[in-house]
Amino acid sequence: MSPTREHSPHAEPASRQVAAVLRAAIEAGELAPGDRLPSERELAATHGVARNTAREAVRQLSEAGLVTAVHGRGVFVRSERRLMRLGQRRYSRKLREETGLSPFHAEVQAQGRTPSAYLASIERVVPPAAVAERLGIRADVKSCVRRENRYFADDEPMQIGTTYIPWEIAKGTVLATDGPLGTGDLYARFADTGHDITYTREEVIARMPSPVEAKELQLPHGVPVLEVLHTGLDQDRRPFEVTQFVMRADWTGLDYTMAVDE
Amino acid sequence: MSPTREHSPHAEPASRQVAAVLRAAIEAGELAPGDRLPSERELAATHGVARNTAREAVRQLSEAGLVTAVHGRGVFVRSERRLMRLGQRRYSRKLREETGLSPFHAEVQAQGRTPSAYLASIERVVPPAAVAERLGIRADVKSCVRRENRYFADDEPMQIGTTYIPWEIAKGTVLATDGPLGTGDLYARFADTGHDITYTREEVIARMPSPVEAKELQLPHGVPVLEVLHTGLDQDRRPFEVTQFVMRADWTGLDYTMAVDE
DNA sequence: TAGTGGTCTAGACCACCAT
DNA sequence: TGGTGGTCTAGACCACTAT
Repeated sequence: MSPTREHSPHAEPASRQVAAVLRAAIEAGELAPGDRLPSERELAATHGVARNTAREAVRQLSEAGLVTAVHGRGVFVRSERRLMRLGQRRYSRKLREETGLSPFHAEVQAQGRTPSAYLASIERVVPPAAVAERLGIRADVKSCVRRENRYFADDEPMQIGTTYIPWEIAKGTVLATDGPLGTGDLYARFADTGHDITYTREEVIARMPSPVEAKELQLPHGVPVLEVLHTGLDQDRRPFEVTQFVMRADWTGLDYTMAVDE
Repeated sequence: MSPTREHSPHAEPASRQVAAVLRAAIEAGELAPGDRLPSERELAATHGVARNTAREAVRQLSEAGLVTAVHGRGVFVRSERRLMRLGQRRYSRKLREETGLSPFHAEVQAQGRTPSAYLASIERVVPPAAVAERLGIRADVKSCVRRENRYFADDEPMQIGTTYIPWEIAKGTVLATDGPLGTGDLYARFADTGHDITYTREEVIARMPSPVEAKELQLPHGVPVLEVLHTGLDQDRRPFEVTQFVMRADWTGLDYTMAVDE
């Protein structure tokens, strides 16, 4: 027997017991992705608890990423994640030249979804310390251009990408303007300036989103973000751009294959 | 003026307002890492709300990873993350030979902390489908050995690593036993069997932990995990082991530098 | 023992959605 | 209009920690 619902010392809290029942139903497939859970009031009645207790159970599932509540409609089992797998191939020159697509567009199309992206802002700015350090530029003057991009798949926001380019590289080129980039993508334009992306350093962390990020990425509760600080290095191992990606982690994975250092 | 606490349509919920005040104090440094927040009952009194409402505010901060509640003691501003940065260097043969340390130990020592690890279980098992696929072995028989390891820094759990090794490689070697591994680490022993780790594929996702993982890693609320599915490839690009790492994301980062595919 | 967070109750009103 | 989740109240008791 599992711990009973009766009063007894050290019993599992009622909210956890209700959550466990729902979790089991979801994992057994009795509640399939997209299905609606019983309403909080129903759960309260059937399990003999107060509505707040049933609500707490739902909250636990929501935090764990299993369900999503929709105001006025109900609580639904979350759909399977459809993972976009982003790897170092996304910087491939061959891929760029063959498809004429940016790496993000190529990746999303390969998943059978419709990609879109737009430049949200472009500005000459003082770089954050971490960026200045990686680019080897000054952190006390407007030494770089910041390009902020939003990326979507089927009109659902997937990533925010903030690229920092040293002013010395960007000045006088399309990189410093909000004009169209032409055939290929940003990396084709970097190649024009003599910086051919040859190596890439990716520093990855995971964390919960800030309120602003949760809003911009339309994140349900319980979805973390992957933050990738990407540094592009050219044929001479010189860094020429840093991009901070913030990606919703339920739809995004990273896939790297690399040689082990000697 | 920000939305008032008075009754008015579309006002910010009281719990959010309280949370915002606390968040601001934390971000301004008035509440430093390690500091205790006012108790829920105090917050309720000073903000003129019910205790449950103050509690909801604290919960929002906890979910966002800013604070940690300790039963019976109080709610504390979370410490700065002390990031361990794990990269492909951790598989370096040179590092292995020079230090005689496993990659995890070397990484933790470099952070000035005391590493430890133990083998929690070892068993001959039917591999999960994803593992069998990557190893090119059968998923319907006990075709591999599973070694489950726990990793600690200063006695705090950091990672769970589950390694799957094809039986054909492990049989008759120390890899299939719970005996000591000898000088170096697992990868030194793989080298003995003719598999020298030369490439590594790492598939990375982030998600909230399962209840079991939250318990084993002693995770506070609001901390996601990084899940890395690592495949070791030898000098002939043959896969010889797959390890699933589950790492607490507030103390772990990944750092990869690699050549861009052609 | 006093104070803390953890859980729970039995209500209430509001905002949102479908019909 | 009725049902849903979102928020809130004013209590209550329990479990844990420090003194």
